[in-house]
This record gives sequence, C-alpha cells and structure tokens, in this order.
Amino acid sequence: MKKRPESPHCETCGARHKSIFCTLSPDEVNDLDASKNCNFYDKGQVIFHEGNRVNGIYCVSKGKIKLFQIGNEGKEQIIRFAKEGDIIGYRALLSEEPLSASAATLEESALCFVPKSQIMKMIAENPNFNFKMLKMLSHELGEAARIITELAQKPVRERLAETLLILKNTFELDEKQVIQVKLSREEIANIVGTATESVIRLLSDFKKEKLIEVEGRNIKLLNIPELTRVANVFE
Amino acid sequence: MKKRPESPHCETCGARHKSIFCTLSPDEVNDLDASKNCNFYDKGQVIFHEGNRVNGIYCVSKGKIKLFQIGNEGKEQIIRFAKEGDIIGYRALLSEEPLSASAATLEESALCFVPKSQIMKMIAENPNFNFKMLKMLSHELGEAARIITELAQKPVRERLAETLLILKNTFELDEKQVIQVKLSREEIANIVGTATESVIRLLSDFKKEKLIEVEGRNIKLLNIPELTRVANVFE
DNA sequence: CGCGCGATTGATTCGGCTCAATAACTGTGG
DNA sequence: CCACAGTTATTGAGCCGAATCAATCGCGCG
Repeated sequence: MKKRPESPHCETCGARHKSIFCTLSPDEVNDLDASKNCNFYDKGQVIFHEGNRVNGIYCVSKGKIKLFQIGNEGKEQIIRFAKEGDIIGYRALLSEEPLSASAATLEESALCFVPKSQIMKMIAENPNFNFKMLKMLSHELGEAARIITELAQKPVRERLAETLLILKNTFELDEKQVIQVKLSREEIANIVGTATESVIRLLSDFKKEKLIEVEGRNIKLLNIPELTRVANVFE
Repeated sequence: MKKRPESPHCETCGARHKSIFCTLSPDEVNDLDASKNCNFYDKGQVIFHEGNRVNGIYCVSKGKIKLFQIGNEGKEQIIRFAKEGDIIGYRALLSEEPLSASAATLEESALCFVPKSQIMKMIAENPNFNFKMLKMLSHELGEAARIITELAQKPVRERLAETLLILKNTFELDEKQVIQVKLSREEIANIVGTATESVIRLLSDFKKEKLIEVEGRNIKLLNIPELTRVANVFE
C-alpha cells in the first residue's frame, strides 16, 4: 500500500494562498476545511469523466492536471491545465450541466473535493468570493475565445510556438529555462490540435533554429523573443 | 434624419422576458430602466471594438449581433451571436479586462446600455440574478470548449454542417425551414474557420445532396437528420 | 535481455487554401 | 427605369501544409 501524505489543512495549505480561496476569513477557512475531502492520485489517474455530473469542485492542493475532451474519432483535445491552487469542475457545477471535460493527473497529485453546498454558501455570503468566481469565469471565456480564433486561423507552426509559451506561463521555467511540466509528444499535439508527427517535426525544426533544446520530455526555451515572433502573437 | 422608434421601456420590453433580467422584481425593473440608455443601429454598424474598455453591458432589445475577433492576418473570426434578449459585453465587464471581441449588427438593431454600477448592484443584491450570471458564463465556457475541440479535430465539411445546425438553433427556422439570419458566404466562413470559397463549394455539395436549398443568403434546411449525421455530432 | 510503448523519420496522399477569372447582385445617381 | 461601379458569389487550376501510413529506433522497465 502506497504511503499517503497527511491530508492538508486549508489553513496551512500553500495552494490556498494562490487560489480563489485566498481572501476568505479565518472562519470561512475553517468552514471550508471542515467540508472538504482530500484525495491522492498517481500520475495518469482520471479524476472525473466528461459527461458525468458533479456535486462539488476539486481544488488542486498539489500536482498538475490536464482537462480534455474526447472528439468523435476518440482523439483527445486538451482544453486547459490546472495546477496548485487552481480549481476544476466549477464550470459544470455552476451551469448545472454534465461535465464538459475529463480531468486526469499529469503527475502525482492531491486534490480536495469541496461540496456544492459549501461553494454555494460562499458565493451567497461572501461577495468577494462571488466576484472572484465571476471574474475567473469571464477571464477563462476570453482565453477560450482567443484559442478559437487561433485554431481557426493560425498554421500549426505558430500554434506550437504559442503553446510552448503558454506552457511556460502556466508552469514556469526552472533555472535552466526548462518548462516545468512533462508532456508526451502526443499530449502536446492534443493541445495544438495537430498530429503527433507534426509536433515532432516542428520541435525538431525549432531545435535546428536554436529556439529550444529538447531532452526527452524536457523542453528548454533558448530564445523566447524569437519564439514569440514565430508564434505571431502581439497581445 | 432617420426616424427612430421610441426607446423601449424595460417593463414592456419583449426582449426582457427571454433575458437574464426576466426574474427581476418590479422595483428592480424600474431601477434598470432608469439607468439604461437605448441606441439604434443600422445594419453593419459596430457597437464596440475589441481592445477597448467597457463600463457596462449592452442588452439586445431588437436585432441580431455578431461578436468577432480579428486575427493577425486581419481575418475575422466570429465567436458567437446575440439576438433579442441576449446581453453582450459582460465578459469584459466582469473580468475587468479589455473587450476580447468586437460586436457589429447583422441587421437594424436596438441595444440598451446598462452601466456597470447597475449590473454590480443587481449581482450584489439579487442572488437569483447573480446565479443566472454565473450560470450563463459557465454555460458559454462549455460551448467554447466544445468549439475548440471541433475546430481542432473536425474537417471543414463537418464543421459547416454543424454551423448550419447551430444557426438554426440560434435564429430558428421560418415556416419554410429557412434559417432566420442573413450572412454572407464570407461570414459563414468566418464562423467555420475556413476560406469563403470552401464554404461556397460545400454549400453547393449540400445542395446537390438535397440537404439544403439556397437562395441568395437564405438557406433552407431540407434534411436535418442527415445534416446532423454529416456534422458528426452525437451530443 | 527482450518486450512494448513512445519517439523519430521518410514517403505519399489529400483536404483545403490561394490565386485568378467570371458572373451575379446591390445600391446609386442620372 | 436603366447604366455603372463596387461588392459578393461562383468556378477552375494549381499548390502546399499537414495528415496518414509505414518502418525503424530507442528507451524504460519488468
């Protein structure tokens, strides 16, 4: 049996301070803590399945998560990522629709489940929290719109360059400029919306052009300004 | 000078009953009405520009609106539509970011501007309204995710078929099965994310296959089940 | 040490874009 | 009411980006 770390307490949870819960009062934090339920996941485990119902949200205490849909040919499309402090499942909860995406861990992770009642209570009683929620949703909506335009209009090379930059912003670089997330070539293809082989060929092009360096699943960014130019992003 | 119809009163505005404002109390409706400002637009007029700031939302009292982004090559990408009872501009308002899209009328329209203060007041004081807002945003987010997957994975033919079905659901059919919105071939291409010529060729294919009939900008749907099959949508 | 999946590379095909040339249509002014 | 100009729609030819298919390579791991 795998040894499981202690379930974190919201009060001391490092993730909380970067999360939507960062401005709760001490009382509210205790409330949240009492209602939550923490679970640990191995790499690659599914947290929830597209199409199912949810009765709460998941807060990422530790780890990295991909959210994806399965297209008609069974191909995965990665919609977004979540990391420490992010919440997932809130879209389906608030719209009262089935989950529009599945979630799976990209590495060993810990997630706390917070029941709907608790979320609704905070929305109703804490205008600050409510406003943060509205803000998060509308921010996401803007991101989604941007992605739609780029998928519709940009060639794969530009989208891949941009994806690398987005991964950098989401997961940051270490001191060696390596993006702090490990994805298979196929997963990268499933973000960009292309074939695995195309990702491989283009990454190898970028390598030749000295924009990146690749070692297994580690990608080191050598020339971010030029990568930005290749990505053709201005905003 | 163009003759302008009377500014509608929220209380009697037909659009209100299908809108997010449908459950306001009489007092709130009066409040809303006092704060709003109605404007009339010709076909093709721009209501707001991507990148600008907003200080309120627009409620469509009459007419049809397209929301779109301009990609790097200057190509328009239509993100969504709004019709009677829909509101636009709320994403930027709530996220406190610049507008992520521009809005333009597809026909003569009337829109009421509701200032931020009024919206915020209703969010703060009317939990029902607040919840509707959260629900709308998260619903939209789900739609956006679905569009992302389809853009990334489906061929143009399927996307066009699906677009026709979406237009049908959004704008309805008249008694002759004609979609009740007039779009140029280029605009259709800018929804689907393809070239104008491709839309023309595929519409002509659909015509040959007896799926649709076309007369100028009127599109009549002859065989919705088969069109659904072509669109390859199951959900 | 060998199995098996993920990564890579090459060859080929094809969907869909671009470019170019008409044709049809819309609104305008005489 | 017609002629003209400027769009918008249509059609054809050719090209190209990217997908698919096939084979090989190279780990990571039991």
